[in-house]
Amino acid sequence: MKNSQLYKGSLNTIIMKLLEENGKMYGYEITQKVKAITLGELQITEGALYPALHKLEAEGLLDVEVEKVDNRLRKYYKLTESGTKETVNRLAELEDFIRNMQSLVNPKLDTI
Amino acid sequence: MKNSQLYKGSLNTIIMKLLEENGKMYGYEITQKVKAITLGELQITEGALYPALHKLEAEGLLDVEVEKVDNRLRKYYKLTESGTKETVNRLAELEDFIRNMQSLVNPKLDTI
DNA sequence: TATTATGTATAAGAATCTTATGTATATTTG
DNA sequence: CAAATATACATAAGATTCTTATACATAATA
Repeated sequence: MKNSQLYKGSLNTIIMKLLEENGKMYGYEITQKVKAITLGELQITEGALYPALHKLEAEGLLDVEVEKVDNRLRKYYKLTESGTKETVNRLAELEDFIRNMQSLVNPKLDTI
Repeated sequence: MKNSQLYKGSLNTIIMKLLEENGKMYGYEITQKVKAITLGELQITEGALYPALHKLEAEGLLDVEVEKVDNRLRKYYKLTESGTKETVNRLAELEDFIRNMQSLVNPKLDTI
């Protein structure tokens, strides 16, 4: 599946939630985790992921820590204190978003 | 509330769903309907709405019909046959999207 | 009389993404 | 053993979608 336009804008929230849940992750690991959780439906491209990670780091929401594993580079990201706080807001925004979208496309759900 | 980035990419689906449900609507009416349904949380701006409507029309998904009411112009939009078919796909995509996002942010929901 | 509501429209710039490309090592497959 | 795939990072060009600002016009309200 080509990712639908709907996913646009959701990457930051996805990254932050996964980091909140898993403590620390590196880029490639995030792509694989998302792919697994969504049963292959959402595939995060490197062209979207790495700039997003760099921006979150620049905003002070993520810290990075480089490790070398099997002679290959890994950049582990984790939430900063500020990032952890912001994640709460982002997840609340996501819940509101989902609720609003469901109201829009399924207006009679509350009568069931 | 400023609309969060999460809504980016969802406007076309919202428009098509509302038209499917209401038969025909004009731009301003769409903004008010969305505002009402989401209790003021989602406010569609004209800068986003009108280009979106024009593009959907250009793609053959919407038809337009101009009316003059109270000496003011209204452009009523409705789904074409092609648009009606495409709406089914868009709504399915939205459902997949919401399901995937819920899997990502609430991975243990299925164990409750 | 001025503001708000109704109604449409576009242009400049921001944000987020896709697609393509680049570099490098490890592992698996033919 | 050679080629392909997997692992791991990165950036640049261009597409898409949006925000913000501006523009025009009529009707209703303060």
